[in-house]
Amino acid sequence: MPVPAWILHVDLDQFLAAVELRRRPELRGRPLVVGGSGDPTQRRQVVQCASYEAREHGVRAGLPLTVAARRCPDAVFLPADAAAYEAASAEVMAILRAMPVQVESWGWDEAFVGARTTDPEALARRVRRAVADETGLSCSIGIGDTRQRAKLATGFAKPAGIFRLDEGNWMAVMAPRPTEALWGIGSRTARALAELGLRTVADLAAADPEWLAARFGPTIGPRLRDLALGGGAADTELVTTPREPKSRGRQATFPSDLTDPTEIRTRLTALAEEIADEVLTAGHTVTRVAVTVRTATFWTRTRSTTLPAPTRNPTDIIHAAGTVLDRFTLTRPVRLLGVRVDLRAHSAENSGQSA
DNA sequence: TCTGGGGTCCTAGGACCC
DNA sequence: TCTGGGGTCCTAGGACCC
Repeated sequence: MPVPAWILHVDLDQFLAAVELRRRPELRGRPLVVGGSGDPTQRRQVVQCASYEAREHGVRAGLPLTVAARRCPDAVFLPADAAAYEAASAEVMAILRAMPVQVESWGWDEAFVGARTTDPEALARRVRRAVADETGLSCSIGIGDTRQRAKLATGFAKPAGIFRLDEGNWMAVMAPRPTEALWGIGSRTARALAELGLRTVADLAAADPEWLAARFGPTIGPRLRDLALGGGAADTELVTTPREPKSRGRQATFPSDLTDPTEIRTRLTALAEEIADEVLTAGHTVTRVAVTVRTATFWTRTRSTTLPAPTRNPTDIIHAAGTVLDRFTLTRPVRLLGVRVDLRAHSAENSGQSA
């Protein structure tokens, strides 16, 4: 009998706050809020991560910093330090990759780990111990026979625990829960499903895939049901090679709205210059340029253009961004501007890699 | 108490060509 | 004069996630 394949979802607990506490141990036990510039008097900045102590005061990710300061006046506010989190993330990923497992990194603070073992809990304990011993960081681990199950298991493992969701207990645990509990179903889709009478995971799992396809499209419809069943057959494959970026962007919400057309253009050009510099330095070729505008009323639109030819010339990118901006009729104050570029795929590199 | 930034994937409609 | 299909590219927008 073959050794069964398992997927572990490794999720670092309060990652940003934990990294800050690691280098500032004197702050341990105090409510800690990480986000934006770290200045809670600044408008239009939000919490990126709150420690457990801060969460007890109702502070959570996405909350405006000004509100967080009101709810938790004793909190320590720190600016987000992307370079530090990236480095800490790389430490953790290196520890995982040194183990006899497959690793698919999923952002800074998450990874899927694949392995054949008869005792996935023992493997999870080893992973937790290795990460804690070598980095001082705590993680929660979900175990599953699909990515969907492993990912959702983590929710039951938190904080700092281990939980398993597999074919045996998936329905018992998930059936009565709302469809929004699934990874990949947000509030909009949950509402659309509810309007069709599908409220729980059990409802969705029992739905006819063709009926779903007719309402949600040929790809998304059947996939929704797969999610409710705990993930389809393709949901067991891990991607261990680094993903090629498909696009990169820069956006900025201004502390106060822009009304002067010259300043709007200047700011847009600056964003285009930054992103052009970043992607060209990284060796990418740009095929398409998109501009996003959000006005004071939160009206948000993106317009884009395919370049006449793929380019590595920053002037082409900056000029294209300006041309796309010209297609907007800007009559209201501008709250946010963004520039995003699509990158040409490096097709030759992937040949012969299928397994 | 107004609501960040960085991404991916999918759908739909129109243009255009055969 | 009125009518087919199929296929591809481009653009806009929706939805979701970390």
